[in-house]
Amino acid sequence: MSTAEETAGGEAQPWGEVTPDAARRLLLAAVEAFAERGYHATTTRDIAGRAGMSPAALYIHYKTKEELLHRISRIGHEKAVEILRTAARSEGGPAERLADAVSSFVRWHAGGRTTARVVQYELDSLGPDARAEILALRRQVDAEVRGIIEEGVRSGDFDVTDVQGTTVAVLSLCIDVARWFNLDGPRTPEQVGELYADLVLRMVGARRAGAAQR
Amino acid sequence: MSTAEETAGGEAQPWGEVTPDAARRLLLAAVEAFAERGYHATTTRDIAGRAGMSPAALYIHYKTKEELLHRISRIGHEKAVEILRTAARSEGGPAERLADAVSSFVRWHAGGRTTARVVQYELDSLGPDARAEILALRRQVDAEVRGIIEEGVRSGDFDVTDVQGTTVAVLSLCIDVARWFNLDGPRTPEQVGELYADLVLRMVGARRAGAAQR
DNA sequence: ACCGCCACTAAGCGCCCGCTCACCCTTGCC
DNA sequence: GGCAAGGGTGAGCGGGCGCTTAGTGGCGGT
Repeated sequence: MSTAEETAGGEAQPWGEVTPDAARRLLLAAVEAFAERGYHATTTRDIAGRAGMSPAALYIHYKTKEELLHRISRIGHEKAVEILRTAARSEGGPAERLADAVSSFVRWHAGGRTTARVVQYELDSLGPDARAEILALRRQVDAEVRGIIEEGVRSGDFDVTDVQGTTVAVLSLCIDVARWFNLDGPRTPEQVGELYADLVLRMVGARRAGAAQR
Repeated sequence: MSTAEETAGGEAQPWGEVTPDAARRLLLAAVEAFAERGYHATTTRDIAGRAGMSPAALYIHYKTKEELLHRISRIGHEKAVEILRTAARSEGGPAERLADAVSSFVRWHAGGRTTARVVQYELDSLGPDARAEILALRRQVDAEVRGIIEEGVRSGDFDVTDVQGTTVAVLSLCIDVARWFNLDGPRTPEQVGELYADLVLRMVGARRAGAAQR
């Protein structure tokens, strides 16, 4: 009876907050269509059709096609910030928290690949104002990961010379999962999350905790 | 007088092989436009305009807009395979060759970001036949990197449990450079190449050569 | 001088896009 | 039952899209 959290496909559903039911169905249809064909190649008729409505129905709930992308992008980025913030603020040393951040962030990109693709790769399709808003959220994402790495360096747990460069690389690695991951492939999102957490700990030269090398 | 190799911007120009001069100018204009706005958001009028021609001129040299993307994608992927093959077949141990492969691959993605963006991110805009052809080239790219890592594991230079997973991660890291790298940013392509080579050597647990960990 | 050749253009065809508008059902309140 | 509200539809608008076609201008060969 409470808000559903998962579909059978394993895709997370943070769309409970989208309030009129028809608006949510349209948004979900837009996510699917944008992920499959890209924003510019998707027609409003396609979105409405997937939601089982006429083309005009879209404009009752959204002013333009771009507003759909904007809403999707903002909700997705807020979720991303939340995931990383939770990991960053959890208990344990820098290594545990970095591993936690990477594995949960990767699980989100792999399991919710449809959503993550739109969120991470359609940013340039937004207008200047909307893009500026989203970029502010991205800076928060960067800051969370950089914070963990900085702390690990200070405490001596990590051995990193270029903190900002390593932060970019870690985030890049996680984000790009949305591009190549395939739900029908040989790995589960959990497995990729574990593998990537291990790889990232190696990248920062973590001295203990979960490194499990050799 | 010989074929130019670089522009002022530092963008490599492997387009010397595109033979009629007008066809090359159109292809270059298409690369720019596709990279800036994406394939579907780019109009044939825009491409022709950038090349200083009328919209119809495009169809003298290319059958369709998609043929432009196909040609760009194939030439770019062939260049990518060549870069990795050269590094993989060079002298030195697995660590040197892997570092060489990563740094040159990253340099290509960063310096030729315009081209690399189109090559790496517009694959889905191709039709089934063209996409299949490009995917074959991608498998060669994967095989080159996997080969180096396998050899390093066999020789004991690397400590990697999941060779295929690590290969995917290494390539993913390099490819995603084309998404975030900015020529006006604080790093040169060479610096990113060096940083990434170091990070990748850490990922594979390289025991010597270039690791330079404190 | 003449012509054939062909890269290139001006104009435009047919199509489908994002989006709008006039209208139609239900639903809930009195 | 009357009626306002609002989610939904069918038809269609203006426009820009990919691409075509008839014609043009300049150049090389004889």
